[in-house]
Amino acid sequence: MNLFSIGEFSRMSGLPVRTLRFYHEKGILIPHRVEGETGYRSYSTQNLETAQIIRSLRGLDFDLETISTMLAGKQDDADVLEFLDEQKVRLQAEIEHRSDIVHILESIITQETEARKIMDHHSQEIIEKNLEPIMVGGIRMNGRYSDCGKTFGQLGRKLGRHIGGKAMMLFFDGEYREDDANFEPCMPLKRRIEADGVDVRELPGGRCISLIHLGAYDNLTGSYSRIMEYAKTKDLKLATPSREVYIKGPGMIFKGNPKKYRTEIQFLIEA
Amino acid sequence: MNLFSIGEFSRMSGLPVRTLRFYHEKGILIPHRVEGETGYRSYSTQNLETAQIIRSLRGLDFDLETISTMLAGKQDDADVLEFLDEQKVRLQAEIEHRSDIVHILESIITQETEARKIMDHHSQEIIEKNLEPIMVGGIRMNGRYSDCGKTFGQLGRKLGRHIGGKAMMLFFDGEYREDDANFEPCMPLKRRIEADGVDVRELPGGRCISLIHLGAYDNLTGSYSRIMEYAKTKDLKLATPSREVYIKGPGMIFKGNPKKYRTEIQFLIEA
DNA sequence: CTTGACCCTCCAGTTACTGGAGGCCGTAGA
DNA sequence: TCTACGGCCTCCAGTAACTGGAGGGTCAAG
Repeated sequence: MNLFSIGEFSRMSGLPVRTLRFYHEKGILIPHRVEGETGYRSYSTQNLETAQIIRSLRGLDFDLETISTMLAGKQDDADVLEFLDEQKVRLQAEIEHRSDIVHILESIITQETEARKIMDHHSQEIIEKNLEPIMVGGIRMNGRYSDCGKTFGQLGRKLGRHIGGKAMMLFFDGEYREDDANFEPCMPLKRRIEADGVDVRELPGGRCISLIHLGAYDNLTGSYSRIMEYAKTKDLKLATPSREVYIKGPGMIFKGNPKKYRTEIQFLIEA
Repeated sequence: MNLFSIGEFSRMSGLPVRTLRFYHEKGILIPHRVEGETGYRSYSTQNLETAQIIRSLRGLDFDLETISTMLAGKQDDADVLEFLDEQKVRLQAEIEHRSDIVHILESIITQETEARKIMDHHSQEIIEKNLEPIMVGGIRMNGRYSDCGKTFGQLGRKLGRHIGGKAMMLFFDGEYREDDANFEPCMPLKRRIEADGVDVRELPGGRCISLIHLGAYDNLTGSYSRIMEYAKTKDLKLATPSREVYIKGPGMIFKGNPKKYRTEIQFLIEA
């Protein structure tokens, strides 16, 4: 039987010398012989086989402890099927976790890049335009507007990757209410889906008047009165619910600067 | 301005006290004030905002160093788009790495579970049966049979997830050759694909004689002569190439026990 | 005898925490 | 007044799988 120095064995096995010493210390790959005097390690071809097994298993992302138990008394792939299966499940869970994050990242990225396009919009002109019908999922609620945050959070979690546009809010009150307003946070959807607790439906399209409000939400009322006035002079009848589209608002991570917020107010015109 | 003790702040922010102290030490979340005398930390609502940002970013799997730089001078999601994109790319790479491993694990698992079905097969009877045509990818080579290992490795890497069955070998020599045999390691494919350096084609089906050889490859010759003899007595003409199907051989991880190997030898019968 | 390659052990650092020991501070109850 | 208790503090150690360096011994060739 021929033996190899740690350097030779490193070249044969493809494992760094450091790692071989570490594996020795961990008891996972014990050299055939250790010189009592000098402490020099000698490796056998038997060791080489084990080293290759360890390498394959590390390549499959097994941790050393699991590899230890797999090496103990197992000599056939069929003997370790449960380990392989467990590992597969673990990796699949990790994949899912990561792809959830990737979805969130993608939605933030598209949200912000789209918002960026409109950021140089500085006019606060009222315009008339056509709205397309749009599929949304929403949760109707009563109370204070400021409570909408959690509801948007819920929507985000329940609708996840199906979300296909910017957050919106529907206002069912004809007038401004502070404490017991009736409104519905909602998110546009790519297509009709089922989600419990969420009302999924298509909002009608049609002729509407729209105004992009610049800045914080505190002074939205000013923009509303401008719309009302406009409607009055033009003798237009405004439909309920009205809509706010949050083109650029507090981000998913940072709150951002309220002066940079952009909110589109939309009122459908009754025929 | 009201300040909070570390315990209160922990409850508000959802971060463990331990972690808050750690973030302080790392300089990533510095308490509003630290009592010089007692060392007690006091947190502000400003701190709470930062804590929530850190939590979101940790939830997106950013490391603390990156979070530090993101916190420094950035106040809007739009300011960190490059970071988000980088993170997305990183996660997608990790996902790909893991799904590659999952594919390998799946192939080992199906390979071994299928082999297990045939493991109780102990007869070495010659049978006649029909073979279906089968799509394979192979790399033809000359030399020693023992060199096939690397070639199978290549096939595994190039065909990857398209592999749809057990490894096979085709033998183009009418007779046994030691040193300059002409043979082709190949893998069944789920469907026709392109892969450079690999010859992808359909092997013909038809009537064949088959024998499952038990044990190590050294004594395959015995099984071959039995087939030859059988063909002679039945007056059958055997076609080239002949095939070996490695039902159970050395595993992807462990070499396994050669006594348990199962190899099917197939000869198509010429019409 | 020196040079240089190769080998050894021991210690430290990586990430983002978690856990424990040992001790200070302030208050409430016996 | 003593003690128990909760909350806070610092310092040290451990996690996984290595990687890197310091400081020093071994071996063969020139």
